[in-house]
Amino acid sequence: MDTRTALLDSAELASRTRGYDGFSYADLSRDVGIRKASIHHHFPKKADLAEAVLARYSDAVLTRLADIAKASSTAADAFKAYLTLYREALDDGRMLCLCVAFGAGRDSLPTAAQNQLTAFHADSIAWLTRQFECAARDKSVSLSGSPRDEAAACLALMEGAQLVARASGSAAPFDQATAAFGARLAPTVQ
Amino acid sequence: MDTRTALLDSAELASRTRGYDGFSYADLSRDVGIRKASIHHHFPKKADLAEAVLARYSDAVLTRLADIAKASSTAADAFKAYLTLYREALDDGRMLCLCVAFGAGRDSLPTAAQNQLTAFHADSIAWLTRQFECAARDKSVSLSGSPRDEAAACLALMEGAQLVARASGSAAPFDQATAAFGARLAPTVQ
DNA sequence: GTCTATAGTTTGATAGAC
DNA sequence: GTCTATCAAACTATAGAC
Repeated sequence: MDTRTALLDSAELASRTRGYDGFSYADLSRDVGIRKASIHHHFPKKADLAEAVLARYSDAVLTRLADIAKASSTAADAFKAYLTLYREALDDGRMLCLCVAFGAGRDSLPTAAQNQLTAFHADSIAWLTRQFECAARDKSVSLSGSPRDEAAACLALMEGAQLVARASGSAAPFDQATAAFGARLAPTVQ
Repeated sequence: MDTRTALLDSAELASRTRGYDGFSYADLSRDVGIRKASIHHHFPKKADLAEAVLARYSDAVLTRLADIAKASSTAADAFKAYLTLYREALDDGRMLCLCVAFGAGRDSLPTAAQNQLTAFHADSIAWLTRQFECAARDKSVSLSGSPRDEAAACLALMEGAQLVARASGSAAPFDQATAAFGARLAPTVQ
């Protein structure tokens, strides 16, 4: 694997368990197997690394969401895939998704990363809003508020469910927290 | 104000904006107005400080929850007070509650603090479960799942709503995310 | 209880050889 | 692109005077 990618992987994993301030170039060095100084060739400052990790994450997730929207015949199907995305990122309570991890220590992030994080959240909510608008049309999910409010609630539920699960060190609380939402997505029994 | 309390206040505020790894004894020193070395008289190790901050927070919140339960005539009233608690801790998108902030960087917390955090979440879910059980009896809120699942969902929603709000730097997304839950608490129009 | 002084380590970062 | 060597600054923590 190319070194730059290995460094991004290591930094992302570390961020998702210990936060941005919780890992150092020394950690990456041990993990990837090159010297600290060599890391600066790929990412001159730690702020560059934060930007790159977040950019890669944001692109990957947003691309995935676009694919999900395209592949889903109903809004309910899209939400099911969305739920799975967050459920799997949790890794049985060992990890958080990057947006939760970076969101918590927000004020210690470099400014560029703070803006990327804000943009990612806005894009996520926009995608969810479109799905809830679609749900209002295809009736695959019943709305209990405006598509915009539902979108904010859905994102909050996913991020919060990860935190609650992690506090217990297992995936069970994530499943409990999202059970009601999951039930809304099940095909209605006539 | 006594120095120990001032230190705890400073450490809690710093944790809620930058995380446990995001502040140092030098920050507290500037903030409180005593020298770094003097802080060690009150909290010999930073781990002691983490424990103390989390213990004070946990006691305060749990006491408040007990008071809320006692003062509320219906489950809906208790949930309204609970919602306000999280909404106010947000400080218009500038801060998170301590359990969210510490939950994110969990793996870099001292072991004792990790256990305190797990216990606090368990206590919170237990309290919420009791309220939803109460709601099933007094019919002030309609249940869409077991009290236990509802409790996990409610806690996740509060914590997630704080994260989503903070990413945008305003309280608005918190209100959007919790609007549907708030609507469930409103007295039913006959 | 607070101070000065300082130890020992780790941090992010740079210069220059290969 | 990776290395050795090194830096200045920041970190947690301790000793001992007042």
